[in-house]
Amino acid sequence: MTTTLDFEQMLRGAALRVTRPRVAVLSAVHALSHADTEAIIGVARQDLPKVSHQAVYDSLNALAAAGLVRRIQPPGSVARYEARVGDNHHHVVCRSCGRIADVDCAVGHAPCLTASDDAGFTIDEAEVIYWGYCFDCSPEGKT
Amino acid sequence: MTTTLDFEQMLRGAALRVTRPRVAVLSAVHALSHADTEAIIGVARQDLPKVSHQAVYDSLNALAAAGLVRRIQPPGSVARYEARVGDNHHHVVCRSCGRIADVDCAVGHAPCLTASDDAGFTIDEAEVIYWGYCFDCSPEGKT
DNA sequence: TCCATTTTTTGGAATGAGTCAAGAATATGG
DNA sequence: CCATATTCTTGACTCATTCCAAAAAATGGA
Ligand SMILES: [Mn+2]
Ligand SMILES: [Mn+2]
Ligand SMILES: [Zn+2]
Ligand SMILES: [Zn+2]
Repeated sequence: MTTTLDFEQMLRGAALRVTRPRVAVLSAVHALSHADTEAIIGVARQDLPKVSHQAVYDSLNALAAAGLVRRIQPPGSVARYEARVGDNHHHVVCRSCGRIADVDCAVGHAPCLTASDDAGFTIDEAEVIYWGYCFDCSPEGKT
Repeated sequence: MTTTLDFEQMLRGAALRVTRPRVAVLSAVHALSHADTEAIIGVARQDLPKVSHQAVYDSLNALAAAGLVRRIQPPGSVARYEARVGDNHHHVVCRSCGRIADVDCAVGHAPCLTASDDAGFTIDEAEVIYWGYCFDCSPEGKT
């Protein structure tokens, strides 16, 4: 398990000031999986009851910009954050309940796909979202 | 070019009632490319000056649900709509100016990618968004 | 063509994720 | 411990989108 000291070191390693909101937010993102801001606020407030929602938004932006957390924004969902960074993995989203699961990337680094015609763009990332139904929501799962 | 009658037939073919807002919105989506709702309202009001924004939202939802238009929601952008449907094509988005261009799908039908591990989901679509910089925003383009 | 029924549109209010801004608090390096 | 820059708090605010109830329009049949 990761300790407060580890999170402080991660922040210093990213040249970010170590503040209690940032430690609490980074810890919350590590404790959760693909959580939205509201859930992160809730968990962060277990450690730091009075932290403002604005401080959480600011922290998440700083952490995401520094690459300590990853922000994903599946269409139709609010922003979500995860601690698994740097492996260019993808996601599968349930059309019914919104559940999100990780899908490993066969390549492991970006961009993992090449566009047939790049329309003059310089492409540095290929983001893949798989859509479907989770086990509970699929016809078979719904016994 | 596509005429009003064609749009009416498209609506009937999709079992949708033919209303002036829907015809105007469908026509506007055909006239534009990856347009957001505001732009569509503007063009629809050239034909139908008093159409409410709510009618446009409702029409877009009905058209998208019927498969007559496609809704794309790149992270960080409002919803956008296009008339090119059914070919499972993808998009490249400029990180700097938000410009969107089409990228043909080599497969042409969904799902065009297979997940290494589907986490128990029944996957029916793989949505790909290529991220990068358009010619104007790329270092080379910015002479 | 007129009616009855159902669906859609209107006009306005509400929602909610996220941002802005000014002053108070805090982290950091010396 | 101080000076300074950064961050946090508080509260207002934005803006895309949705909700709602009453009015209007589309449709299929008489
Ligand atoms: Mn993930
Ligand atoms: Mn397109
Ligand atoms: Zn599900
Ligand atoms: Zn650009």
